[in-house]
Amino acid sequence: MKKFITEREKTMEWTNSFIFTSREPPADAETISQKLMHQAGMIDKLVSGVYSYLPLGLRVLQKVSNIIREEMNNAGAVEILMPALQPSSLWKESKRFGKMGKDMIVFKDRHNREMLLGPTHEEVVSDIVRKYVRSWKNLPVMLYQIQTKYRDEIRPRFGIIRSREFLMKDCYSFDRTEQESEQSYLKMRQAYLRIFSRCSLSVTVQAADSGVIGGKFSEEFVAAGDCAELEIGHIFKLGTDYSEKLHVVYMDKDGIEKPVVMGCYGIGVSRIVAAIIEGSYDDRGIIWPVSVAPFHAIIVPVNMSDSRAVETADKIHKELESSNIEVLFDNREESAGVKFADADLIGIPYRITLGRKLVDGKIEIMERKTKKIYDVEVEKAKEFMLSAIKEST
RNA sequence: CGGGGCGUAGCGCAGCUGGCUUAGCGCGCUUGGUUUGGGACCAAGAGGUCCCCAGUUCAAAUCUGGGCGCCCCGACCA
Repeated sequence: MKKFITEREKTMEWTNSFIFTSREPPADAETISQKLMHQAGMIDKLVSGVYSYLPLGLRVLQKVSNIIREEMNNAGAVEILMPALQPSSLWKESKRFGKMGKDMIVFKDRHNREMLLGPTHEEVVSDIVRKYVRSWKNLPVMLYQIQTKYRDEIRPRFGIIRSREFLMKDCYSFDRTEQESEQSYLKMRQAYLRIFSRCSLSVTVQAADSGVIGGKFSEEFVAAGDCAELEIGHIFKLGTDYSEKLHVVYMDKDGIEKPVVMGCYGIGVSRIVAAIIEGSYDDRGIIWPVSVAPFHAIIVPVNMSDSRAVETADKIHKELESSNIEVLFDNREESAGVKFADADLIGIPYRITLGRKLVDGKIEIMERKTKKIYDVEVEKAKEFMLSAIKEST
């Protein structure tokens, strides 16, 4: 599997990567992230509030997911994957059925059993934990997943920012005492701040209304940016509300059965992607931070009929990839202007141009963010890129 | 759910004020040629149930009714 992926990386050429940019944004796009994601060929709208991720968009989504995964694992959480399909009976047990109103997609299966597409997973994760956790020795535990959620929003809007189907990381903590739960909460809070910082997002944390999720206390993480009210993360202290209703209990040292103290912690993964764009773009397009960019560098031979330039580009391409630098080779037979404009639009942090300076054995490396141009000797391309990437992460 | 707007080629749009019959424009796409450092040029081409259904009429993209879809504003929400 790994080998397969590696082989594919080595042939990352524009013409076989299913990348389609467009000159104009779709007429129905309003917010900047929505426009740019469409123009850059990252996403494709199927119906209102439902999107496909195309290769460029998926790569970013995976980068963000991996950052989240690393930080969750570091905080001691364990990854699982729960089903989107859930029986309504569980929600009746927790007394939440109906509370979400029409936001929840409910339907009958062929046996006339009432099912739903999960808007969140407190019920399911509680059901798992109550089946396996028996003793105080099994606690504390934190379980998380990165999974698709369904909420039939009254009005989906801002593209990926409020959609009806979206990718979310949800984590749930199970502790013996309030104090222990407080520790889990703070650990998650720290992990969240690290995640957003690694995504180059500046966020503010504010006390919030717990809404339908309930619980005693919650805070939300709001991204700074042009698009007002972006809530990209929300953490809750749930207390024993769910565990009492769903009978999630453990046998304590003193031989008394006690309800587990819960917490839940959500991040809108797809929403983070949009939030990053909202906070980082210019009139040419997206400006990805290196940590989540779909590629670190894009190689642009100005003239594809210049065989020497193409050969050199190919050489640099392979050399960089052998050092785990992710490179997209723009091998299209397009004019320089088109390639430059597209490179700027899709926001790759570094553009390596092979053109007129090649006669002096030099290539040009442009930093997307600052537009600074460096003339670099062909042999030093790898060295330059390695240090550039290191500096910016 | 209330208010507003929109639906014509892959994308962006014009045409709709009562009809002009071969439905256009820009971009993109195909082929050939000339170009090659910031969205190149010339030539030839392909591509359309004008959202759907019904009605009015000699005649409907255009008028009428109904439906579907999409976007924006508001209340609501991770």
